[in-house]
Amino acid sequence: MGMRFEAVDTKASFPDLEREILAFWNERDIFRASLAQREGAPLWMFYEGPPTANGKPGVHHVEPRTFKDVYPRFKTMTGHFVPRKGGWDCHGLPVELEVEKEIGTTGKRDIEAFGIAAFNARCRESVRRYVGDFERLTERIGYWVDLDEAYWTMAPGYVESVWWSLKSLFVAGLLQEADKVTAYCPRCGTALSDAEVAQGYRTVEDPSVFLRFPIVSAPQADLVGTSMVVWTTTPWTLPSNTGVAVDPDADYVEVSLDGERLIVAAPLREAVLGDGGTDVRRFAGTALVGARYEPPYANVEGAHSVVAGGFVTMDDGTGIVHLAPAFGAEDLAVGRAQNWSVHKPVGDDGRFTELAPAFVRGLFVKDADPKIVEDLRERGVLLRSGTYEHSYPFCWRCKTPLLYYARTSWYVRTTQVKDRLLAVNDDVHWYPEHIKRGRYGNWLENNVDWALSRERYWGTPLPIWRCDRGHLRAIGSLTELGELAGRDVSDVDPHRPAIDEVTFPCPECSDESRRVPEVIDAWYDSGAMPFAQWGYHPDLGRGIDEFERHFPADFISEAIDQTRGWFYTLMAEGVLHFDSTAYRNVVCLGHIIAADGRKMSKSLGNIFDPWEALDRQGADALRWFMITNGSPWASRRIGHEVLDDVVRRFLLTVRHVHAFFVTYAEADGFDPSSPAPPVVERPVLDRWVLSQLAGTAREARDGLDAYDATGAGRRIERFVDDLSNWYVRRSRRRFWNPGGEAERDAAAAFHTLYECLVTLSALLAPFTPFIADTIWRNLAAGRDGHPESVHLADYPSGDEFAIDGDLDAAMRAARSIVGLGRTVRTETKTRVRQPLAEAVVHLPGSHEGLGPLLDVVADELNVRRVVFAESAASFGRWHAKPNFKALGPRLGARVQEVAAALAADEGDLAGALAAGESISVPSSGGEVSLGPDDVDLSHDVREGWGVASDAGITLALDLHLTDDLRTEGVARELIRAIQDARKAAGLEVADRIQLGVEAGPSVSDAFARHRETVANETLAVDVIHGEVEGPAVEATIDDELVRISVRRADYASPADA
RNA sequence: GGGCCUGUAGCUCAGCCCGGUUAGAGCGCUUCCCUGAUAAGGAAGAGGUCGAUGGUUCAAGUCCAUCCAGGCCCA
Repeated sequence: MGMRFEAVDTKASFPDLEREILAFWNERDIFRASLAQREGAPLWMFYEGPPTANGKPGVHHVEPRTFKDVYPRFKTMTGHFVPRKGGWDCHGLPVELEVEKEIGTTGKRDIEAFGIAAFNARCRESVRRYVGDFERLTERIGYWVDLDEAYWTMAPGYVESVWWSLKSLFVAGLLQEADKVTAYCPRCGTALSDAEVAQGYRTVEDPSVFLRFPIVSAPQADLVGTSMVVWTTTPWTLPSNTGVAVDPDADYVEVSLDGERLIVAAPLREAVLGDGGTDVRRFAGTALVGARYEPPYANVEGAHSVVAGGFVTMDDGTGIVHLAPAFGAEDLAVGRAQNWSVHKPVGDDGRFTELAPAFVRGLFVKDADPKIVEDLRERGVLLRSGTYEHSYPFCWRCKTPLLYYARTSWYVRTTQVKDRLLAVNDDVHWYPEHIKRGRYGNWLENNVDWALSRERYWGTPLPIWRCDRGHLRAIGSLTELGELAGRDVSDVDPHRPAIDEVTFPCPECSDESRRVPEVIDAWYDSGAMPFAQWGYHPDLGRGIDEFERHFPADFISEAIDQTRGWFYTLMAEGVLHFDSTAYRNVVCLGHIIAADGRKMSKSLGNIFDPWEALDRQGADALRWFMITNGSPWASRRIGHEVLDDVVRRFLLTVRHVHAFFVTYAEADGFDPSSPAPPVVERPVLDRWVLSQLAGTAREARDGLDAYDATGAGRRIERFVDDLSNWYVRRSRRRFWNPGGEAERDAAAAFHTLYECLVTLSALLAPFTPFIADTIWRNLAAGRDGHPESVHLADYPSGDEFAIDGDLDAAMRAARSIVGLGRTVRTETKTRVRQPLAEAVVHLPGSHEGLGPLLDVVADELNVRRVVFAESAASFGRWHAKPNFKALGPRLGARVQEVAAALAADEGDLAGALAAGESISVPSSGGEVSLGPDDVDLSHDVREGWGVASDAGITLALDLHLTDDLRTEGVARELIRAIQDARKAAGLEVADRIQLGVEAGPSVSDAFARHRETVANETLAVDVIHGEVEGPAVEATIDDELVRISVRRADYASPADA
């Protein structure tokens, strides 16, 4: 005998087993081995989207990391070389905020007091620490990615590569400085990119105020004395009001109300003023243009007039739009055109400055709103105030309301390459597909220039040096910088503040050039990973080969929020630098939300800690949940209950099959290298399960090839259920090999189940890599040339065994029949242990394929024989209903007439159909001929029989009990009771026993007549009437008290010798 | 205001692309059965206006239109 199988502990904790497998992977370096053995194979490139190491990883990191593992593992197993370089996003505001929390700073002034060098050192340290947390989680969930060779966006080589790219943008005129109104976070003290703004919209209530702007002069003199009604939700911008805009083509109306003359746009008259007052006259907006009004707060000389604006809408407000050029994009454009100077009474910290009215100075602008409203009320400027609910952007990290500020920032001119972005996106495969033209496509269509600079500290320094005269120079590397500076700076850390200290004489004018103060958007860093992860730098001759070989990626996967983030920056930089997409296939995932259906947040206290799940249910459970539960692109709720369910329903089922096999294989001494009976010669159940296995393998493979891991996983789940709850259940006793005649059958069963388990292990390997390897290592590793880990094996192709469609269909029918039989037994309260004489089956079409399965059906139903109904005689009255799918297309509306005719049938027509004959029924279009396939048949119950039917299949059970049947039923009850006694006595499955039975006449008679069966089933080598020395149990069978005693026999029966 | 996704049993979700008259699964609940894989398995039951309305069709959970609600995103 060869190697033994190790007993499966059905009580072992999955997390413990997973830790054992992890230790094995580590010790044998299986990940590297899996890569090494595919070296030279076709490359299938994966890019790791770097998580930002600004906090402990959460369960929302497990989701993408699961998918980022499944496909590369699968591709590796299908013969591809899949390098997996890890990566960490190190820079950016999130990291700074985390450090700010640690050291208790609340703004830029504090940070500068703390010292930029010390602050950035803290940032670096924080990143290192959290990367450690990520590494532990990554390993624990079995996400195979090369952590040793991971790229870090803060590494000098990475930064230099980014510099190279920025310099090339600058040289091409695609990186420019511009004055624009941008969303600005006053707390963080920096402008935000559109992508960042997009992440922070929240619905809020803001003040809604309607104001009087009295006209003091106008081209049409009779307008003097009227007041324009102006609306705003940002009272704090009113001290900066410099003008108003109207739509010159729209109608405006003068309303006389409570002695006032008010002007609003005609379409908004009712919304603003209700139906009070009277309309005095209407006129076009042009009439207002050029009028001057008395502003709520005086500021800029010569302004405060009405201009025409194409952006004025009649959607909300009054049609007369308040303009504050310091705080709005359109406002700024108008102000420039009008030559108004910008009045900005607000500092970078979001507080009013000396330029503001005295009563709000020093206040945060949003906090000043009530005071301003009150002031306007007192001065009679306020017409009406209330609140207005709308969505307003907040800083995505610190939740401070964003302010729109006119500021100078650096932009990447992505609008210049918008057409290329759209063209390139055309060739990208999105999963799910709707993202491509939907959310992502829309985003590209609405592309605006990328606000790149950040007035912060911890980031890639913007590599642009400027002299006092404003000459600009972009620097592509430390080498280049050193040449200009006239000293070696190759050891200088390319971060603030060290890099800021490197200056050089301006090549144009010799004035001192200093680096501009900004760092860049960290999203640019991660978008640069296709080249920067290799330190790509053509000027320095670095990383060129690595980059070119590995660009673009075949596969990336992240959650849906990355449409505006990494998916975009990756593609934008791909197009900007290489005129190419950076990826070919994207799997886009939904979000994981809390069990209560809400977003996880600390304040709600509904955070789901992945480690808790990893310690309770384990990584396989978590992974299987991520892959098979719900739609990956929809948001999904996670909680311990659903994970427990995964364990119970799926993982434990897999384990039980494994354990069952090992138990019996060990008992029998099964050796998988023993010659396997040819599949065609195996019993029908074996051929069926192998056909299922082949179909599952094929569908799993096709699913994974099509990036449908969910469909693939669910198919495997169905197979596991078939394997466990049909194949093993039906085959159970075949594994108890008594030798002799049964030898060959047992061999077929063992080989079949072995093949199923080994193949299943490989099928599961990408999904649940732990339990897959547990099974593989026990059953396959080291045998028959199999590698030591399933992750070094090939993915099953489905060609190993034949798919037999006819057999599959026949088994489906057989299982329906069994289900019907159970229904009948339940309904007629006939216990399954009671044998019955006959089951009669009727089903549409040919029943040829079912023939070989009748034994299975008979056994499962515990009937002596199963026969096909030759005629309706076996049943009661028949009913026929049209098979609409068949008849509908043929008959159209007349199908309803046929339905009526069949409903009126007394049983003759249906009976004829049940007998396989054709009939004809009248209809408005003439006689319609119907064959058995054109109808679904059902029937009435017949006296003494139990009948059930479903989907055209009908089953009748003969419930008449003969003495013979009854006795056998009693014997079965006795067997059952003895098995209970064995269990109660704590005996092993294979233990032989001495058996004592004391019973009344009925049971004794049954025992006598079925003595051999009872002894065989219960492994009794010695049977006596009376009692043996050992544990005894009592049972009631057939209304008689039975006393059963068992005792382990210390010798085997002669048959085993 | 616009885009996309989602809406099916108490809960979690299939089914919808490709229409067929009895809408499924798991969990939970009730009753029962079975049991040497047993932290399983099976049957029955309660529980569904398949978000709403209208349309197409002999036939709509499924196709079309409009609307409603939730989510994400954009403005």
